[in-house]
Amino acid sequence: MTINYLNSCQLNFHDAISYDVLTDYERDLLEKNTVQIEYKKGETICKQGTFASHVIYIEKGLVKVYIEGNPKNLILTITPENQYVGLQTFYNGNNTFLYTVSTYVDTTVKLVDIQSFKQVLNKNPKFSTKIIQILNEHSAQTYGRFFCLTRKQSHGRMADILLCLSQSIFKSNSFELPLSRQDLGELTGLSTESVIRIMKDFKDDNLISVSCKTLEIMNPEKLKRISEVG
Amino acid sequence: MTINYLNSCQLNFHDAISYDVLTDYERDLLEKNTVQIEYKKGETICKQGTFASHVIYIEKGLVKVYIEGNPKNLILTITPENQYVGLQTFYNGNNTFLYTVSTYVDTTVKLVDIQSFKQVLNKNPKFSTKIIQILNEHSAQTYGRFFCLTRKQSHGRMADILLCLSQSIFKSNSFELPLSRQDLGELTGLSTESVIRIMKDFKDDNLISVSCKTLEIMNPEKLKRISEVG
DNA sequence: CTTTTTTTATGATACAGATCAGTTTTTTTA
DNA sequence: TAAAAAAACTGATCTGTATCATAAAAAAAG
Repeated sequence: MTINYLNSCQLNFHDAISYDVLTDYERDLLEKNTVQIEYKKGETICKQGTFASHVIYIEKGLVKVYIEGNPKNLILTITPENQYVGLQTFYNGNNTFLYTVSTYVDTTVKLVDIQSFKQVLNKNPKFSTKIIQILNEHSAQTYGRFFCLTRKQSHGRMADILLCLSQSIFKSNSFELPLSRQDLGELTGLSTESVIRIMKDFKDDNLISVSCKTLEIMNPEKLKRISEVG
Repeated sequence: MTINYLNSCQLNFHDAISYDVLTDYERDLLEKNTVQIEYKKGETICKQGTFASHVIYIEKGLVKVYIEGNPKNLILTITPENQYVGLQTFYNGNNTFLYTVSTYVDTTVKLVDIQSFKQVLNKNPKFSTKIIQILNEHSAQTYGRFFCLTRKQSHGRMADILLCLSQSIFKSNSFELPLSRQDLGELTGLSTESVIRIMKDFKDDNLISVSCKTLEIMNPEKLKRISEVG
């Protein structure tokens, strides 16, 4: 048996964590230690290297999670609403954020105090099991992206990312793309110019169509094949 | 503040999971549902895509954890003794192994039945918190490697991996290297020939010395600098 | 110990994708 | 609504690394 096809959106993430596994006391504790914050487009929610005092839950909006590098960043994930960010910071040795998170659009987040969160984790195995599940889904996705960026070449990577955005993030063949070409470059590990050229190739082949900020996937099957062969 | 230096061995992994957070009953349950198996050098412990019926604990030896690709694999981690492999397979949607694990040297592993493991996780929050910690350390390491392989060029990647092997795996500046040049290629995302050429460059600059299978890191500081500048 | 296979090594060549330089279009700001 | 700034685009050129071909050395098999 051979398993070759790996992409960046292996799994459908579970929406929202169910607070229903919590006791009334635990739910209360978390809610009391949660604040809701509004961020404008382009703002930074948390900065790589700073101490993590809270877990971030994206209530509404869209963010990118990325490692800052010189001269180029690496986007780890694009995270839409109803998902957690920052669960990897528990117990990572020094309790600092491993990445920076910033917004693509106006975004509402809930910041949950990390001590309270840990307290519940330490008491409620159903809750921690749920968290393990989420962490593992993230791992699976990271492995898929890892493979994509190190083993596929440019057209395969772009096809992979476009399909991932369409299927996992925007859940439609046609969507407004708030990411710049540079962002797509940081997602795919390509230069901005290469992203532009490949998008043009895809347009010329009628695989996608672009007008203003709207991107439409015209031929997902062919894109998938391109993603598969690399 | 800028944080630029990321490498593949960010953290010192906790050795062995402490069964001391378990009750007698739980410890018994796990031990009754554990088998110990010996593998010879080069054997496959688990195969990507197969159903995961157990968690793997490396009792003694050295293994590689890799994603199989056509034509090239991607080694996710090299795992030494006293560490778990396969914790990411819980609840990954279909309970299959995301990667293949095979041995570099004769290796003894303990296979823990996954149902029993889950049962304990679901009951004992101290245990599941510990597992979360391990998973997060793995995440941090994966992010470091991800960054290394997508943002550094060949000499930086090789320097990074050699330091990682020296510091995290063999814990010595001089060690027997059971990995072939091809393995180093799959770890760094380089061709075998490139690995050979870069090793030669490092030898010529007296950064390392190689005789038979013994590798010695002569100048870790300079290697670190090469790893940092990419 | 000899033969075969695998691994390591080296040089020549090719090419994918980066970089650079510049223009056009879009968005933001005043 | 005009000016400035940012983003998108295009072509020319460069370069890091893969690929190919082949040889030497080491390991495995007979």
